[in-house]
Amino acid sequence: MAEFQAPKGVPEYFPPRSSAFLAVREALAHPARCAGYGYIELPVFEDTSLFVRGVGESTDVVSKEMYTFLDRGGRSLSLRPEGTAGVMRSIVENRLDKGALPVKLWYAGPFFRAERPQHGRYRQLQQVGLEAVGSDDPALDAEVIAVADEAYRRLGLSAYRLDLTSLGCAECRPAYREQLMAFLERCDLDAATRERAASNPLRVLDDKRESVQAQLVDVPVMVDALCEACSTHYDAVREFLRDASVEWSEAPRLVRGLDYYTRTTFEFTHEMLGAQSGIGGGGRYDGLMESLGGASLSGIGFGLGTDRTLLACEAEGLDVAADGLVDVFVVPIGPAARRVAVGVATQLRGAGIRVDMAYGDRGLKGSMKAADRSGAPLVVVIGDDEVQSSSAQIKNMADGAQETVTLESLVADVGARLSQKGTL
RNA sequence: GUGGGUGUAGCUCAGCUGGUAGAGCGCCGCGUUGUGGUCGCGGAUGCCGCGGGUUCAAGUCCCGUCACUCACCCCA
Repeated sequence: MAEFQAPKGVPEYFPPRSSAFLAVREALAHPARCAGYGYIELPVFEDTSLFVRGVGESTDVVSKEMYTFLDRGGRSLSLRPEGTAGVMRSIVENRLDKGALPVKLWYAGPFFRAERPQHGRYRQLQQVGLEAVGSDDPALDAEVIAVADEAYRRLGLSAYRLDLTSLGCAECRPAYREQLMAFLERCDLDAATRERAASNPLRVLDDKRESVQAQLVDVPVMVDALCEACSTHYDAVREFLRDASVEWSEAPRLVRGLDYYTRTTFEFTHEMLGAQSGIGGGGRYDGLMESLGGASLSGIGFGLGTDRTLLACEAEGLDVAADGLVDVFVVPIGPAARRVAVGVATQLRGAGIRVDMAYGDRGLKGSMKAADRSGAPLVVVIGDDEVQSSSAQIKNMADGAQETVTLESLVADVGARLSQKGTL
């Protein structure tokens, strides 16, 4: 065992898998940029109270999964467990809400939850997310969902599903909540579940245990208790989703772990990931900004799990990072050639071509082996003969064909061959 | 936080009822003079997770510990 180990539950990505990680993150962010979302870079820690107020004191995320510490001034800070609260804070603090609405922002980076690690559940997790604040147009709900769906589709994923429901609003949810609590009162539940039913009854709905689900067959659901406004809103969202050709399943018992959600709520799950199947989710949060001291603006957003999406791609056998690391591999034979090779590699790199070369004195055979492993489609070979004649050999690794070109035209010749292959 | 499983070469793993370690892949080299991928030959690499105990003897049994892993809980 190595003397030092990464903290428990923290995934690390290094070659070759890190290429796939980057590709996934890029694929998740791309649709957001295509839809007019601007990038926001946020602190990874905030005042603890921001999360307590924003995410909700009764949530597991805040009550037992935060990394909280005191700074030297005695302030309580926490590593961010999710992204929305921080985005809201920044919008209010920087007066973004005074500008054009809706404010549309995307972000990416690490989040932290002190949970027991599991396949796809990490203490440092990567997410790509977005928020759209300042409009309750149901078309915006549909846009956010369609953007997430496009992100997964773009990667080639197919074994996933979208669950959708509406959680109502401050008008209709309290009454439903009463109704639900009354129903749960009559159920036979263990102490822990009973406690949850009292503090956050909705969360009992997605309890996985058979013993609990069996009692919930006739449980009242929120979608049947929506007020006029919420019902109209939800109908419109679904219509727009049809217009956007997004497929979903009605999930009246869908519950999310964060308290701020209202109205439209959704979750993407992948069927090949085991217990940690959620690959992304989000929803509307109409009262959040106001509760954080901002204007009374509604908002909607999502968070997509980068780690889990990568796992999903791997489970489906998708080759996300089809591209190799380099385009050209330079092989010098002998010390004189090495000096030429260093210059050649630098020139090629200056032209934007990705180049690696053979280091150490491993001989031509070994160098060619290294060239092969690098995955470069082209190899530039330089020996004493080439040094004498100021030339180089360009070898095409796919068919073994080799041609002599002058050093002056090398960069252009390599460029031409690469663009012919479509690698540039 | 609760329960189950596993920890042996870089990787995947084999080591039966205790006798001081193996395979495949990978890696390095060779198969003559300047060319990779196939094939053949050769080679290097292990505090058998860590600590303790039983024993003449422990990778193999017992206890502890750490790590990883699966599930619950929760969520991305």
